[in-house]
Parts: sequence; structure tokens; C-alpha cells
Amino acid sequence: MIFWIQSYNGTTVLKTKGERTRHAILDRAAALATQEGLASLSIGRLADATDMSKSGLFAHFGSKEELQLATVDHAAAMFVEEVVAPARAAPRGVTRVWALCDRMIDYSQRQVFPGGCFFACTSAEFNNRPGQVRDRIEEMIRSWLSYLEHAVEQAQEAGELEPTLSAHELAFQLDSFAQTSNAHFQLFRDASVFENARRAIRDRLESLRPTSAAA
Amino acid sequence: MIFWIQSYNGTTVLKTKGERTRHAILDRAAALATQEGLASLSIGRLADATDMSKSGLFAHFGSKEELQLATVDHAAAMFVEEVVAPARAAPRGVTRVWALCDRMIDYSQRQVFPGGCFFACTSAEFNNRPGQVRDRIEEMIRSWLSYLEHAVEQAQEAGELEPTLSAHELAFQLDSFAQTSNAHFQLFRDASVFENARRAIRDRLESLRPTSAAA
DNA sequence: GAAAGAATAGTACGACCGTGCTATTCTTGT
DNA sequence: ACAAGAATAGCACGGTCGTACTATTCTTTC
Repeated sequence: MIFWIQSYNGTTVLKTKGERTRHAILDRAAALATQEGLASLSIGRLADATDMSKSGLFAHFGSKEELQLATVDHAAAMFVEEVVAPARAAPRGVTRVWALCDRMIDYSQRQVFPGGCFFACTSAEFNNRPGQVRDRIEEMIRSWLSYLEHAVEQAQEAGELEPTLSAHELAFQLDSFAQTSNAHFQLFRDASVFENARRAIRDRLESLRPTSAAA
Repeated sequence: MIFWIQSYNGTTVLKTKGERTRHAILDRAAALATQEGLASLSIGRLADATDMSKSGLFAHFGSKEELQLATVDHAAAMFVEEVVAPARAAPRGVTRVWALCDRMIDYSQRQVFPGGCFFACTSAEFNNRPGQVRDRIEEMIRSWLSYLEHAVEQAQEAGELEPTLSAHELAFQLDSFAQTSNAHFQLFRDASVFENARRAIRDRLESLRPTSAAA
């Protein structure tokens, strides 16, 4: 689990010039990766986008694969800061489950990355390309899903959600709505899909509230 | 709407040698596109994969963009043959809605394309790359979604589904489960996600059956 | 079976790729 | 302020990219 990372900037002070430049490069790299692809993002292209020379930029990473791995890690830290950390502040139970889904959709909608969710983009790209990059992306998505599932379990244990549907399956369904709204927005540019996703999630959670059965 | 295409082979007889080679190239191109990406699929790579010379293959299309467009069209015809046409054979109503979803999941599961759903892969890739290729992919996905929505409408009109949820939103939810199962399978290689998706779809359709309210 | 034309291969081109190596400029700690 | 070293730039390399142009081989049609 990667979710103990607290912040990708702010609390993390970037002392040396090297660290600051590296951070700026990775910001740009993560953004560009969602628009033009992480695999096809070339060193020269990224050097142009950051007003650096190809070799100056390259020296920060040593190889393209290291650059890609650093970009994935950077994006993961951003995801934690934008989605997981705020939701973790919500109280345990269905409130936190909702917060996770809502922040996830919000993160797509606000376009924290210009091409939509970083992990939706890159997982589609690296699905079938074995290697460290693929493994790290997979691990991050696995972490997200198991954290969401864990939050559902807590809500079930608190008696806020009927356990008729397994936490695993409910997490799958909730994630499906968030993921697909991200994909549809990128394709159709119609923001109403986010409301459809939110409503679907709200209805699904509501349908599993034990109040009606307990009455 | 593109769904009047009947078949991509079988009924379509490929007379000349040129047509046959072209068909074989596009089969290979569509498959490779789901594994290595449609944008980064190079002429040389595809020539190797089809045992042709770069220039011999290139002559069939005249430009890379034409090759990509032809590949999208080819994949669309395959999708119609594998998913839409069989489901269209099912009777109108909730049966056909189910058939569409089930065939869609089946098409992912059987790996008609080795890297999963062609349009899931390529739409993620071309989201943010304006041009004819992006437009054609978008149009195809739009057709799929509106056909699914149309099938839901018919089921509602037949009184087989409560119209409390709009056809548009229900189609979104059903598609979400199918899409996400495709994505998760490509990432985690665990086929049980297909059953989760099927169960989610079945439960959702069941929850909107009017029988319980009419009783 | 031969003429006509389609299909395929060969070769070359400028552009960009990732990555070495060396030189220069800028930061940092004292 | 200066020495040490980090950060950045310049340049060169073999390789692949998409796409011309030409030459050869294979199909099709009469």
C-alpha cells in the first residue's frame, strides 16, 4: 500500500535546485503523459516543454524508463494528495466511502491532469507492455481499489451498509462509475456524465442502507 | 449510426489479391493496436508482423493516418459482427439489453483482440489527439452507447423495466460495468471480474423489473 | 499466353529517437 | 570569495520513423 505518502509538495520542501527542477519536470511529464501518452512521451518533447536541453533533462533520470517510473510515482503522490488524503479526513463509514468516490470524480472533473485520470490513461497504455512501469501502475491501481474496498468494509462493520453484496464487488461497482465518467468526459466533453456517476453511486449506496430493512 | 454493417468477412467476399492482403494487414493491425497502441504502431513494425516490405504495405494505404482510419473501420466491423449482430438476434426488450451486455463482456473475455476491447484501448490513446482518427473512434463509441440506450428504451416501452431511471443513465451504468471489467482483466488478469460485472448488470436490471411493484 | 496493370520490393531522404561523452555554467558549503 | 561539485548544455552515434520515387514480380483479363 502506497497511501502513507502524505504530500507531494507543500510539506515536502524541495531544498536544492536539482530537486526543484526535477519536480517541475515531473509535473510537466505527468501532465503531458495524459495528453500524448507516457510511452510515446519523448525526452526531446519533454525538454522542449520545460525549456531545457535534451541532455540536461536526461541527466536527471539516466534512462527513459527511470523517467517513466519517476513520473508514475509523482502522479501517484498527486493522486494521494488530491483524492485519498482529503477523503481520509472524513469519518469512517459510508461517509468516507462517499468522500473517496466524490473526490475521485472531482479529480477527473477539475482536470488535475489535463488528459483525465493519470492512471486510467497509463494503465490502458501499459496493459500489454511487460516491465517495471506496468508493474508500478498496476500496484498503484490495486492500492486504490483495496483502499476503497477497505472503506466499504468499515462501513459494513459499522452497520451502515448491508453486507449482502461483498465489499469487493461493491468497490468494483463504485469504481466503475467513477472510471467510466472520466473516460466519457475525455471523449465527449460533456460534464453531465459526472452527475450521472455521482447519482449512480449515491443510489447504489442508498440501496444498501440497512435502515429500510431495519424499520 | 454504423450498425448496419453486417459482416466484416464471411458474407463479404474478398475477390482480388489486394483486398485479401489488405484484410489480413488490418486484422493484424487491429490486434497489434490493442497491445502496442494504435498511435505508436509503426509501418515497419506492422510490415514485420505481416511478412511484407515496408513499402509494399505502405502502398495499400498511402499514409499512416489512412492506415489508422482503415484499422478503426475494420475493428468496428469486427465489433458489430461479434457483439451487436448476435444481440440484435435476441428479441426486443430486456432480453436484448442483457444480450448486448453479455456479448460485450464475452467479447472482452474471449479476447477477440489480444489487448482487450479495441475501442477502450484506442479511445484512451486518442482522447487528446485531435484529428480524423479520434473523431472516428468517438463516433463508433457514441453509436454503441446510443444503441444500448435505444435497447433500454424499448425494454421500458415494453413495460419490462421501470422508467424511474432514464434510459441514458441506465445505459451508462450497464456500460460502466462492462468497460471496467475489461480494464481490470487487462490489468490484473483475473477473469472473475467478468462474473462481477455480469452479476452487477443482472442485479441492476432485476432491481428495475416492475413485477415486484405491480404485485 | 501475352498485354496491361496491380501488387510488392528496393532504396533513399530528412527528422527524431534514446543515450553516450565532453565542456561549460551555476549552486552550495566553508 | 573561492574551491568543489552539481546542474545544464553541446554534440555525435546508430537506429527507426513516415514517405517519396523507381524497379520488379505477380494477377487478372482478353
